[in-house]
Amino acid sequence: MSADDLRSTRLHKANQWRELGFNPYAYRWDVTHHAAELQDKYKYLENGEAADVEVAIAGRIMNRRVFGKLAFFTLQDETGTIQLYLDKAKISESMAAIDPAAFDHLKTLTDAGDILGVKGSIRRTEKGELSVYVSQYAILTKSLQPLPDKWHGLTDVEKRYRQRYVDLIVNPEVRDTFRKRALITAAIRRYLSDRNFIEIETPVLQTEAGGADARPFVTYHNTLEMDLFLRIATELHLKRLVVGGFERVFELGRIFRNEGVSTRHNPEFTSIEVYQAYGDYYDMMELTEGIITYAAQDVLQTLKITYQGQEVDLTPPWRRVTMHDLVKEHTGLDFTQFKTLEEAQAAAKAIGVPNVEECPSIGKLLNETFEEKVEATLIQPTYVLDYPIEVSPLAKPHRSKPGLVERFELFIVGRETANGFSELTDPIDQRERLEAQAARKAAGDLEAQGVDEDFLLALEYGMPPTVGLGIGIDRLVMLLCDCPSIRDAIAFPLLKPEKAED
RNA sequence: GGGUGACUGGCGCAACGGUAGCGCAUCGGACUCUUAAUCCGCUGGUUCUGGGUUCGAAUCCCAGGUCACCCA
Repeated sequence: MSADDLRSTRLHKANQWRELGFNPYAYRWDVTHHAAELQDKYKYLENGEAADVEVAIAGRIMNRRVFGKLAFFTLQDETGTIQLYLDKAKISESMAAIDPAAFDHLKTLTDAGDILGVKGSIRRTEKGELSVYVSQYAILTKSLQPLPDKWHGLTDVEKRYRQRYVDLIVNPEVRDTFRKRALITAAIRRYLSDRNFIEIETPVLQTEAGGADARPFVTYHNTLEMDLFLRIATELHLKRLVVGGFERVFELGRIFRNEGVSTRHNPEFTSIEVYQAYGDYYDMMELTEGIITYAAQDVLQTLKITYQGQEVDLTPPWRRVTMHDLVKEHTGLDFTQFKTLEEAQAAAKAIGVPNVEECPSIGKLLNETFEEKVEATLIQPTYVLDYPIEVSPLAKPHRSKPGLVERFELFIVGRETANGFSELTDPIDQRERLEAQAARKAAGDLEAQGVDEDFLLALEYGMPPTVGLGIGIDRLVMLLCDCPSIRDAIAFPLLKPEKAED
């Protein structure tokens, strides 16, 4: 049967329900229990034993095993599955006044995929399957589309992303990932809230995208007749709030960056940025460990996790090591010893660092060498400290190491998972750094941003010593849920339309 | 942006230049303890799109599309 035939067959069944006086798109059903709850509550029942209770559940028919006067359906709700024991004699008796042919209609007018409400008692079958012994049922929603193969399911990756709802119906582990994702963000908010941080929402639509090196999306406001940019970070507005007197603020929300798509990048993603006045980056490393271990413990009940076959132990304290020391450890090069850029370039080139000529400073080159030679080796949680000032335009100069800033990045399974620094509070220094960025933008760097004058004005009013943190929520979810691709951690990842528009 | 690979009934897969098949689902029939129920029978295809080579193309060639993986 073709797809159209399958659909029209089901549509015809929906109309037959109507003719019988039952709305195949019902309004409500009183649900007293869920599948997992029943499975747990009645696990003591022996084979063939019954519990004289009345339960009402609802869910999607996943599988039908129909005999002449007996049928077994597998019903799935949000929590799991439970079998329905459908006995013609019992249903006919209980539903005589509603529909004398109720059992036959169940056999002929329902399909896998339909949503059913049932009432009945509980019994474990002779063969050991806990079941709802159904006395009454109602069709709640007639499905017009066939479910994928009950055994092989839906495996086509493209179809799984394009039709996530089908993926969710037939692949329970996908539901589990998004449930965990929700628990992770809830745990993070709870942890911060318990420490007197408040969440304040800042604008997505901005006249000047700032706070990161990234190409923004451009959109247009009709009545204001102006271009607007989708935010590439929440940083500059959250700092304005700190200037305004909020000492502990954060925002967990969507960020948009107009860049490529990969297993680790989606053009829209979720970040959390946290700002704490009167603290420095040491305080924030403590908080970061707290946030992540709290979320992991809360959601997974353990700090020892496995990511794509690699054992990772999140038990604090996490290793803290400077970028200089790590590069020295992995390459033998001590970047503090280089007197000139040329000397450093030659050394880096000798160990195979690419694009050495394009690095305009020793700091950039150090960062490049780190990314090339060290990053991927940092499997266990590691704080990398003290970044070159050239790659950190919003961070405070290091209190004792010239040319560096007080910044940390957290690496787990070789990936940047968090980024924090003592915030630059000197408005004059900040202006110089932003103007350097603006010069890069003027020179054609699409990822560089202009000067946000209002932000600088805010800094001139005075921002207390502050430390900030950013965590990529999608990547954290990937780590904790063992997702190989960021698309597995995002319910609806960006995909091009299947057919080109023209 | 570059490379590699995939794309065939609703779903999962075969056919490797010679009549497009199989399993599940669907549809018809039998069946009161099934667990991918079983048994019997029947449907269902513009092989991603467009060109080309050939007597003949799902298969070979070219261009395009989408997706995946790797690299930048």
